[in-house]
Amino acid sequence: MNNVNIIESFKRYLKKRGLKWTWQREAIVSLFFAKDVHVSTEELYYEIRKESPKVGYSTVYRTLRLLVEAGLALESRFGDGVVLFEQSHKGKHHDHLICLKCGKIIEFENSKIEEMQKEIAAAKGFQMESHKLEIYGYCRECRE
Amino acid sequence: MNNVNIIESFKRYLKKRGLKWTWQREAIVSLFFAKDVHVSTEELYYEIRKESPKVGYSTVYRTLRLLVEAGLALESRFGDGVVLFEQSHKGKHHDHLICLKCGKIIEFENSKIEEMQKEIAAAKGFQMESHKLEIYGYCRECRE
DNA sequence: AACTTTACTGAAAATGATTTTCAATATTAA
DNA sequence: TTAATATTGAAAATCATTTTCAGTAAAGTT
Repeated sequence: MNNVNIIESFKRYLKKRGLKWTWQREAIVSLFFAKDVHVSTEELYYEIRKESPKVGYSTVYRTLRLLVEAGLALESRFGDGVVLFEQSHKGKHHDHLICLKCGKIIEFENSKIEEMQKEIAAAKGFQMESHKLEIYGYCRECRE
Repeated sequence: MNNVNIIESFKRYLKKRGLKWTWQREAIVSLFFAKDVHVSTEELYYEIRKESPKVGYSTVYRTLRLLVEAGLALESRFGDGVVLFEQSHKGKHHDHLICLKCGKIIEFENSKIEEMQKEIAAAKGFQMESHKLEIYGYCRECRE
């Protein structure tokens, strides 16, 4: 799904809920999907202000919330409490590898680990619904 | 390590750093180690006030922070941003199974998963230092 | 195109969790 | 007992996020 389609999909979501399409939402959503990294609300806000200085902080918060509700973005809370948003690549769950020095975040998916988690849950009488795995370490560049 | 020893160990830590032992710290630390569950600062504060109504909120925060610095407590941030403290059982890392309905938290450890995490990290050029795994689901009681 | 309804916006205020400040007090070592 | 200094509680400050509100803008309807 390319960015244009994602934006169309968001427009459809808004219409379905009786919500409106505004230039502020357009600016925020376009920028969010143009960047393919994890961003904080603050970062996104400052970047948008460079092009559109009249967009308010609350509008950025509100729009990111809408994107999450629409299923187009994911909100991740990292170990130290930092909240970052990322594009949701439909369906595929993934986990994160995080560099303790440079902060780089790499995504990965591993079905074997997921299987094992299900087993662990079952062994404790749990029915697993979801999970969250973060691996912290040092990336190649930062180790050298 | 029983509670008395943990408290002695905390006293030694304070002395080493030139810090002081007060009845407030005694009350907070004793209660914290008497309970063998994950607690929030707020919960601990209200429980302490039952016995010692003069202890302030900031003192509870400060003391929990000291316990973490001393390596006697762990601060865990759960998916929804809730921060809970737990006793650190020296050395053994463990992960959490969390019930989405009743909030029950069960600890587990699994060395095979840890191994796989190391492999995943290595495959991406990372040297793993630590990790955090949370499995969300429904416990036996809540499923019935 | 004008009208109507209702959602949206930004700024400021409010919130909730946590931290800091500060003057008074308590602990510790000498 | 004294002197030095860490600790305390209450209130204020901070930080991220949410809500309020009055004015504005979007979208459907005439």
